[in-house]
Amino acid sequence: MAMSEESGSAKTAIKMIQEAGARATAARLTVLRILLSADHALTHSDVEQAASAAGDLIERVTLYRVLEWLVDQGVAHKTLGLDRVWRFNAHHEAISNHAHFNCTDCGRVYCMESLNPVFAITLPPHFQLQQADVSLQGLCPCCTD
Amino acid sequence: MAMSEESGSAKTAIKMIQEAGARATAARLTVLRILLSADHALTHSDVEQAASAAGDLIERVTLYRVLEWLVDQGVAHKTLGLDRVWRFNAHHEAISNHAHFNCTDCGRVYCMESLNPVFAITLPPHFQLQQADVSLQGLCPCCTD
DNA sequence: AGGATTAAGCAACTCAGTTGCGTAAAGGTC
DNA sequence: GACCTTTACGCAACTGAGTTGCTTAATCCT
Ligand SMILES: [Mn+2]
Ligand SMILES: [Mn+2]
Ligand SMILES: [Zn+2]
Ligand SMILES: [Zn+2]
Repeated sequence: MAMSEESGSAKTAIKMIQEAGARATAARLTVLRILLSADHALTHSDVEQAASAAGDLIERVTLYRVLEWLVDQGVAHKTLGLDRVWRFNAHHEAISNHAHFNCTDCGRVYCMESLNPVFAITLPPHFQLQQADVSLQGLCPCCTD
Repeated sequence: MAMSEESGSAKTAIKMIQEAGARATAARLTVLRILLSADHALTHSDVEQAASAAGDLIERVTLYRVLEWLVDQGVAHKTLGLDRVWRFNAHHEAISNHAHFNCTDCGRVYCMESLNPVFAITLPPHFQLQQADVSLQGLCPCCTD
């Protein structure tokens, strides 16, 4: 049986969605594929542009809902950039705690998947810690001279 | 010479602004005093409410500009909450690197001044690190049962 | 006092993200 | 396959934080 023109990540995208026990709609597949093939976290409008560039235009609100849905399903996750814009990322592997790198020049956000800094913290009384995130700032490979 | 009805932080607020070599306007003093007397970081509207509660109402845009100005002067600093809203904080002491604690229940943000977690990070090639921030999530004293 | 500089006030705007609601597209049942 | 139920999409209108431009009012300086 011949493989369709969609190879690699395509199959994975469908699987990831079906494993969530939900409908693999065109919008969800398109968005997840875009996220999976990106090397950095994408904004709503990054995804919108990527989709329409590929001929799959997705309605604004649908896109917002799909992105949020992917996060709820645990298939993607989001981070807030310093420009107050959410950026989304999907991983082939299970998502573990990791740091995010914000480029101060181009604004791109990268997930540093293998980077899970550990540190000891002692909070003042009556604070209950649930989670700790590390956010890094600097220049990304695109913006290094 | 009798002390005016403004004690403690009032004097400090004036000093802090004058040391920046700028005009100590009513709006700046009011805002800085409010920030100095808060035990957590305040949003624009937190400050607006606090000011008008004290009878000093400040125009929306002026408030935005004053807050930004205080940050530029190094007198205050701001952090982005998970609700995409900036929160401002002023310190009597010089501002050093510190972690921020976000309450997942009430949304308040606290500066953990004495908490400066250190950790080792090795970035992928061509990433140039400039700064690292730690953001903590959990329940604050107000929200702990 | 008089002119230059800086801040405040106001209105209109931007932009990411939401909400409500009607319509279309699956899924499931017989 | 027709029929009904559930879920997703599409569109329009809305929200709310933060900005911009421009005019008026305070300060500062000589
Ligand atoms: Mn990530
Ligand atoms: Mn702080
Ligand atoms: Zn960059
Ligand atoms: Zn709280």
